[in-house]
Amino acid sequence: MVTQEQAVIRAVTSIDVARLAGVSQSAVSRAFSPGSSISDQTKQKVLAAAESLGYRPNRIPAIMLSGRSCMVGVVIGGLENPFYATALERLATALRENGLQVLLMHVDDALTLDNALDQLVSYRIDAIVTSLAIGSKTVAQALSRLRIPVVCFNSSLVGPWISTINSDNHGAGFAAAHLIMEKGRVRPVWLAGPERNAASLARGEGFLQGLQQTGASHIELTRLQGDDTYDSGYEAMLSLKRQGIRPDSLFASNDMMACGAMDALREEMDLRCPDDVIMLGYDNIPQAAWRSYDLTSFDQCTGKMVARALELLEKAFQAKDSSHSHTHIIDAKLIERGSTRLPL
Amino acid sequence: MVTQEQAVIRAVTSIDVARLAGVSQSAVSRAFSPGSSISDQTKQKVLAAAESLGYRPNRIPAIMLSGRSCMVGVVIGGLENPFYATALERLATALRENGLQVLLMHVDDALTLDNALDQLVSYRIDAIVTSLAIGSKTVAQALSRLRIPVVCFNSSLVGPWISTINSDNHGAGFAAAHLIMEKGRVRPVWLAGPERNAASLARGEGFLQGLQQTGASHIELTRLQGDDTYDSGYEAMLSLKRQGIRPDSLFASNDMMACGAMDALREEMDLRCPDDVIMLGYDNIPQAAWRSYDLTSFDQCTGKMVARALELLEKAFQAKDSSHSHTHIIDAKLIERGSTRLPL
DNA sequence: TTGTATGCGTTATCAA
DNA sequence: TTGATAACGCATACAA
Repeated sequence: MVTQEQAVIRAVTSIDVARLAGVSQSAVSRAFSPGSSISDQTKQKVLAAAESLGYRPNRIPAIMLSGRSCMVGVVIGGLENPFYATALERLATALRENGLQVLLMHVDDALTLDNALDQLVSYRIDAIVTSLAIGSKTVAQALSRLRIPVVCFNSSLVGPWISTINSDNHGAGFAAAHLIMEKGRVRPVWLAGPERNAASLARGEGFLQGLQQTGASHIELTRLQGDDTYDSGYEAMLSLKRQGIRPDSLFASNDMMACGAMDALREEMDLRCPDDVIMLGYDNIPQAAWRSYDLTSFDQCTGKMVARALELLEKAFQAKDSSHSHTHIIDAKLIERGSTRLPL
Repeated sequence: MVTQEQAVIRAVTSIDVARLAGVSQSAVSRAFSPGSSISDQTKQKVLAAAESLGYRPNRIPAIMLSGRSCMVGVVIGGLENPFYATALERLATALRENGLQVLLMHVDDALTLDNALDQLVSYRIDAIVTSLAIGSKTVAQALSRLRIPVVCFNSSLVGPWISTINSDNHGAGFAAAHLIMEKGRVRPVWLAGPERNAASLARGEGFLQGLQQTGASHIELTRLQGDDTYDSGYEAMLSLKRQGIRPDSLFASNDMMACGAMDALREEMDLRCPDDVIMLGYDNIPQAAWRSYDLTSFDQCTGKMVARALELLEKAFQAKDSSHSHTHIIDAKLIERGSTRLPL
């Protein structure tokens, strides 16, 4: 039988280390604070004692003293969308590189948001970063009330303390329309995301304006409503089939819906991409590059967006009053793949 | 111009609320602690004062007093794999339902792990949950040293304080072999994940044993090495092609590789699934259900795994000494789809 | 460079 | 039910 070590009653504190090392408690603190004035000899004594006791500095008291937790609340929904998952990965990495921890809050719907925010705030997070695309005034007010910096991605939220970093949704929609017109297509479909999603709205408006600007009068735009899921993209094409509409081009508000739509066109309507229908999506998720889809898509350049978010955070942390609001637009990059490449 | 409110110098504390409400600071604490003895009248006074000042309780001091932060460190890698993304979503939801916060730590490789762990521990997290599949002794020792409960998914880590919850990788591999044999296939391929991935190893062993037990002597097993990515699955099939091998069945250690392999078979080798090659994957990621793949897969039942993890955590929190180690196996559920459905 | 003393914002204990 | 007080573990100002 393995001898079980003594159960830990109390965590090892700096006082324990100080006692063992024969120094004061402040010396221990100094030994673990880079740049503080301490002799090498004392430092080594302390570190040795700490090592032997298994001491690990406790950041909690420092939070009380400094008023800064170095934790950022990340509020996210829809991790089943690979776009959000990879964006979270980038964000988490960037935050950590800047010495910030991620207190993650996954919310299914906006209803639970208030409660979630209260929980986050009780941990004295320094800021909130969120990708929730809910464009409601209630949410904006709830966020503003917290009086901590908030950085939103692809939202239309406005208010004190709230900054926004958006992909150039409108411009990308416009570009999609131009690309479709260039290829001579005349029966385009716009497959929208959730109704209250600000990004989807902007993409749709840009697309419409692009068609109007370029298109002759013979353009027949069909608008369909999805909810950003694969299934909704598939279902949208089925509704086209029922209506007897045969599209020749499609722009979807995100890649998941585009993949669903492409599969439905193949399986249910015997239409091929790009021969019969050219297609564009948004987000450039990994699956867009998979050979079965080979989908042209707009890349949001999450790397840039995340970098910008960190600049905003740093600025907010330095300012006394960071209630000032900013909005930034990041260009989306068109990634052309086979779904818009016409055969010679 | 909008009048800017006064910059917040100091957060509102319970003392501020107490002063405004004309009560003691303990009364404020009690007003926000459900179940404590306080008159309705006092409580209302306090809540009103708190509301008007925008006071929000601060959990940080409570962490110092109780020694429990109610934060769980979640260490994860590979969010670009939809399986991990959706698993994280489930885990985060379950933790929150149990009053636990998620302190997220994304690690790219095991090298940065030590550093990452130190950071987590300095926030006095109550436990660690990780899906890292690195089976190294060094990692296990680093985790054990922390002296806090650790719950691993699909790992082979052992040691004090470490509990493990594994999918029945071996059993599933065995079942995959039986399914392939039943369909009369004789040239199976095993497409492994990263070499040091414990789950992949177990799946491969189970598969091999299944083949040996069932198969006649005419079975020719081909083993290929991947790294759990789509591209590695694609590349693996190209290597088969170069060797002039035409498989009739394939079991991949995860769905991403299976998707890559299926695309390569179609695009590069003119082999169709399931007609020429029947295929099975693992994880049952959403994409496995997409029509282009329609991939038979083993579902890890992450819901059950997460529920089990929370049981372990609760148990650990109640026990004085939770250094005892457990291992749990959760059955994987075979989800049969078109990739193993032979035409009549 | 080192040690002493104070304070951070709560909760728990105790007395009233 | 209420209020005063101690305690949590560390960082910092100050004194030595």
